Amino acid sequence: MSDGPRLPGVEDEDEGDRIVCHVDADCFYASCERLREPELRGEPVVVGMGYEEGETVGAVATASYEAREFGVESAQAISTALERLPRRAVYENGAVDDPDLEREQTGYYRPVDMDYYESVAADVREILHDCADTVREVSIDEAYLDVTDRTAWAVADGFARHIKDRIRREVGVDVSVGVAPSMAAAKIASDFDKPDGLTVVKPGEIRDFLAPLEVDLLHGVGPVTARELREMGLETAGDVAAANPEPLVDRFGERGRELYDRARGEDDRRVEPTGDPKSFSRESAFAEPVDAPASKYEQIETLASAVADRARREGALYRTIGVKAVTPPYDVNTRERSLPGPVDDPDLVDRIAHDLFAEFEDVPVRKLGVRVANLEFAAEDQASLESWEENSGSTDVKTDDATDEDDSDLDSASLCGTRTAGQSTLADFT
DNA sequence: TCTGGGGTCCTAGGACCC
DNA sequence: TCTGGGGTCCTAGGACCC
Repeated sequence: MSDGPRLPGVEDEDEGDRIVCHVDADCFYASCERLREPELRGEPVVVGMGYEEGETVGAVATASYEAREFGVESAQAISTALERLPRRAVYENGAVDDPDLEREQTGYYRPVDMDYYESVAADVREILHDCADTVREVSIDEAYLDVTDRTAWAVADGFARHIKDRIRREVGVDVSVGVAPSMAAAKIASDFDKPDGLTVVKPGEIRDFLAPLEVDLLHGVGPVTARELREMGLETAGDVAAANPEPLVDRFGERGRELYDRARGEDDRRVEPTGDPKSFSRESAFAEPVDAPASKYEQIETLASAVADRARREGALYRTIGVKAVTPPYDVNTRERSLPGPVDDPDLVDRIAHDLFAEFEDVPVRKLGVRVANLEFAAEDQASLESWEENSGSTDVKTDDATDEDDSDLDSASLCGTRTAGQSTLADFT
């Protein structure tokens, strides 16, 4: 919350209003597709995940605003989307059943291509880092910027305009920007007049800005919480702000307190740079529930090896391995096991995933997942530790934190050699 | 909403330790 | 042997976000 003790005389340095920008790309995947296929501009575009050219499986990852007009929504089944918005290609081949179908009632469907979107996002990121001292990337298409030292409230809208213009000019995608004294308010502001939006909420304007908004527009309020809030008679952020916080805290715990604060425009979180990831996972759904153990184990193996690969590529050690099994109708089951020390060991991921999955061997499963967590990014420490050890002969590392203390020998083993960390200490573990 | 994939954070109970 | 209180870690599930 607070930034700890401050030196006398510099209180003002950290106090007062921050100027926070939230930058959010508009239907980012669709914009990327238009970037490399300009004839898609102005046309309905649907990007599907788990979708392949000509197929009807998968779900909508992003729908352009033109496609949304036809009732195509994010997370919708592609089959549903196709009913509302048939493929343009089908129309042009003359392969339509409906003789009344107009060209304007059809759209373009493309499969997700993350590598390409990543490359576009990297270009956007570069501009963002150029425009702010601190950038927190929250997803491929969204970031918070602390621009307190780069602009002032009187000219904040011009500054935000400059960011938008640069991204459009240099990358070619549209973003919406919200500027406010807090992360929470900036986030809502960027959403306020999408697409291509620009909303500035100055200090002192937050309460009035938030008051009329429906509760589910608050970040962290989903369908479940929104329904419960309505049951408590709280429809808008203003209702929450004016409510007695006690029942909120009783009902929602810490989240209730946070909700109350946010609705009142109180949010003293600082924009912090994006940290290391906490977990990696891979999952995949079957077209229909599967009984055969062999097919399920085959899938587990594939996912386990993909996750282990990913961790290795990212230079991460993991201490926890888990599986997920979704059984009909839609019950999510998770099992996980923690190891005595961090490892990089694909065989172990496979073995433990196999083990944990055993109890679902004989039940139908519609979706499977494998996950590693409790990550440690030790690569740099290892290198420096090895060279440092050669010189000093000590195994004490100043980067060790408190949680490492009770298995220091395990820890130094893993720090000294990534590939062998698991074997010696975990050989008899499974 | 008949349901895709990759994440984060919180809660609650139990084990275990001092 | 009974009783206490505090702390941390682990696991499973849930809500939420993009």
